[in-house]
Amino acid sequence: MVTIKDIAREVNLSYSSVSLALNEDPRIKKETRERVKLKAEEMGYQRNAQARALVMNKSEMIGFILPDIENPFFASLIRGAEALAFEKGYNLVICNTNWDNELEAKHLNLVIERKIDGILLVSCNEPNPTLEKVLSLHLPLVFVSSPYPEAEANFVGTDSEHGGYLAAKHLLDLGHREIVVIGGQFNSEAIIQRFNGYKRALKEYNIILNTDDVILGDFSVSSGYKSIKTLVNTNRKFTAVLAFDDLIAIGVMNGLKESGIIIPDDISVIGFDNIEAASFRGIDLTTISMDKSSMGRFAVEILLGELNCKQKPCDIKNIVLDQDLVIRNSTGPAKVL
Amino acid sequence: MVTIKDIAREVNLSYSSVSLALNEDPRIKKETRERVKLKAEEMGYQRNAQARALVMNKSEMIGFILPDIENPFFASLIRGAEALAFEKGYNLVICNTNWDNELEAKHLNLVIERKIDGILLVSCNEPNPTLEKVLSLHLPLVFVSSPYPEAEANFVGTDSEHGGYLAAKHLLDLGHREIVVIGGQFNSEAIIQRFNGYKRALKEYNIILNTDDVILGDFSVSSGYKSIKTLVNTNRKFTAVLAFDDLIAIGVMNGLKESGIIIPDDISVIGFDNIEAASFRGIDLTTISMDKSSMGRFAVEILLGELNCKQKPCDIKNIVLDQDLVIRNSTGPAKVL
DNA sequence: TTGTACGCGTTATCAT
DNA sequence: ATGATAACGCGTACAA
Repeated sequence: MVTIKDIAREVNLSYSSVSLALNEDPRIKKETRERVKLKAEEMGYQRNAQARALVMNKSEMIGFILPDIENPFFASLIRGAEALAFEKGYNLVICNTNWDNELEAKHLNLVIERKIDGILLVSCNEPNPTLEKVLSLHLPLVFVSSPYPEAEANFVGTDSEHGGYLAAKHLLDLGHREIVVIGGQFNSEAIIQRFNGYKRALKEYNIILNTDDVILGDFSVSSGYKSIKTLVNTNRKFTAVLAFDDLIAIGVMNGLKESGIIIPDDISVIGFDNIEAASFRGIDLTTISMDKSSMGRFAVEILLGELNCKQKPCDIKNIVLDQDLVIRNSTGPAKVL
Repeated sequence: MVTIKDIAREVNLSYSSVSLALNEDPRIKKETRERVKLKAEEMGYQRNAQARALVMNKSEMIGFILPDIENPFFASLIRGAEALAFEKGYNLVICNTNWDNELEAKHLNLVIERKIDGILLVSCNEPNPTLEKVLSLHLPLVFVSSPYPEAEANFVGTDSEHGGYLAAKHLLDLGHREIVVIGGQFNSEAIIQRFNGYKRALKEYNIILNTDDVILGDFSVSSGYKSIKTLVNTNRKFTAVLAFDDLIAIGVMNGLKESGIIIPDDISVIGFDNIEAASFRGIDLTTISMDKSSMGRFAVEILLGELNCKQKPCDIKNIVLDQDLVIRNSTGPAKVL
């Protein structure tokens, strides 16, 4: 691999001059700069970002730690984040936590060791000493989608409580009173808030969720399918399902359809996230929508802002994106039981 | 940030001894090693992977360059790759090329500058001097999903020609003779081979594809939708659609359903990839299936093998995964026109 | 323009 | 056997 010193030898300059020339420093006269750059090109020189990072103390890499890249919601976040990051000369290091707090901690440690410049984090929000350390050290960090409960920290996402409220309210407005909740686990603050939103809406109609009416699994189609299957096999009667996310909702619909239940005539289903599949004909899932790609972009924007801010500590940024109820064909008036 | 020298000061050792101790070098006696490690822990020392990478000449990072992370096919590849990579202590740097050859080249350059240890690449396979250089320099690289046409290079994927053949043969076996193809662009070798497979099967029935019967767009639902809409508005009669991938197929089905066409009674649709959505009730897409997560894992496995192989050049690895026709409800006997 | 210290850790060589 | 010294990897930045 050709280094800056090899070039220096070729052009009869000190290697520090070569470095300056390559960085377009005006202290090196223009024609020399051109000569150096030409020779560098000719020799196939490529900067060593590693060495550069060491001395500059910044790697121009961003870590994005999130539960599951296969979940389209997160894939969209990444897409938005990656696009802006690349535009700004940054690369994204992707880490799956699989909703596991320990893995989250391990990934945090690893990316810190790698001296990445900052972290985007969709956290499980469980007690996590590594995360505490990161926060206390004020490493550049942005919570994405799910806020950190107490700390003053950068955040971009939605008002999950309000989103949950919107979803439940929609079912209630359609006359549903027998509502069950099919969830993943409560392993993020966003989910907890979403659930609180459900409960607030239900409470307005004096409905208290029975624990039997909340079935938890994980955030996947297969989990939604399994959960609804067990529920259908009990004698619990219900007219609507609140699913924690769209994947679960789709699994629920798969299960209901398999059991010959008509959606929305017999049972209404509402999801959360508005992933692309929700809009497919044949799925037509009513859900809560938000701009996921922008969420990813904003996350990077906040992070870069923090990286470039001069006086520490920087202002804490908090971006709350809009969300809308998107009514499709999976919800309808409540059937009289 | 506490460095190795800070520890050295605390434990009254030279910093090189501390380094040796932390790396469990037997030249440092066991009790000293323990003492050092304890102190390091106590001081909250974290290795600086950056500095380490510089001197070791390996970063323990892998670049994964691919067209579109939002396409579930690629998301699954990443999932598999990331899991194994992390297991082995590596991190994955994700780069979207958006099917753009220039972006591919830029990303290649960038990850090389970053001194990542190796590259996983889903290439557009267009002429690309940067890629040529990477190959001629024998940087560790694995072509994933789409092989490099000529070069001897590592590859993991499927036999795309055969896959295409399977898909087309299925339609032909069902009696379809009026078949149209809805594609993305021919911007990867895998796609070209897939298309060749289509043509081989069709040829066996003496069917030659008219250029009007091949509509190209991109690999998205909306593109499939648009393509089929324009086709439906012509007076071209057909009984089956070969879609380049599942997303396109789903878009096609959306469009057909919107036009009141019954699938598969009026028109059959077959996709490619078997993404999760293909299995959703209400979609039920017949498609060609393969183990995407394993493809990602194998890619990393090959790459790590190359990184650890002693005598260069290493053997070239070539893993071809099975693929199966998964028959669901989007294909049926051909309607008599 | 140039020489040189520096960032941080690894390792070959040298000293005890 | 243990541990210290110093060169090294590559590029940046300040003093000369």
